[in-house]
Amino acid sequence: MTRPEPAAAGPGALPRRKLPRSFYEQDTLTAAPALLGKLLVHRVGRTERVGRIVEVEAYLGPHDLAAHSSRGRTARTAIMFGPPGHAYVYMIYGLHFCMNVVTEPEGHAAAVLLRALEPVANIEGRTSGPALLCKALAIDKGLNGHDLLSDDLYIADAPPLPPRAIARRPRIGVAYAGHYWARRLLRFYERGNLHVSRA
DNA sequence: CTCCGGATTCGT
DNA sequence: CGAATCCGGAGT
Repeated sequence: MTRPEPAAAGPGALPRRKLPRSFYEQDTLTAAPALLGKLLVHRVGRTERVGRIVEVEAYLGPHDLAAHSSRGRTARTAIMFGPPGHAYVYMIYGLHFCMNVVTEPEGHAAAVLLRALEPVANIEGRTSGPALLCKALAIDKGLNGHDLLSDDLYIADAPPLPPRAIARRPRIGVAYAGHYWARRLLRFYERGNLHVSRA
């Protein structure tokens, strides 16, 4: 047949194709659910760790009181104000890292937090939870600001999930942002997926 | 400079 | 439910 078939890949596997810059430049409310099902790839040397994104949260911009950018442009949040398609990685509670992808045109400080992955290749340990995900894929602050159109850290395309397969819930751990922003349905996950951090 | 608390996780 | 453990952001 004409379609290339990766030898070690399972049935239905598709060739890996990086998401283009235009994907990240989209409206965050569009990009966040569209990231579900896509493949996060981190390559270190010959080891390529891959996970399928199954849970995300949208952080809309400085007006979103749960977003780090709501405190304004600082050394830490500068990446969020920068061009789309870059990784925003920060340390949390002094011991963990969380990874976001920067969305929307430069100057609009929005991002999507990656909360859970389904293991695909070379994954050790759990991937359900934003910090566990980073640990399993060896993602730390050294990757803050990294271009997601690079060859060692990127997201590969995959067919979008049908709308009915996507659940919308309030974000986790943002009660400090007040009722409005804490209650908004900005967490998206694949319904029924066992790797989601919290149903 | 000091102080407070966090987009978490794990063990009790 | 509290500890772990560091740093960003705010206030003095």
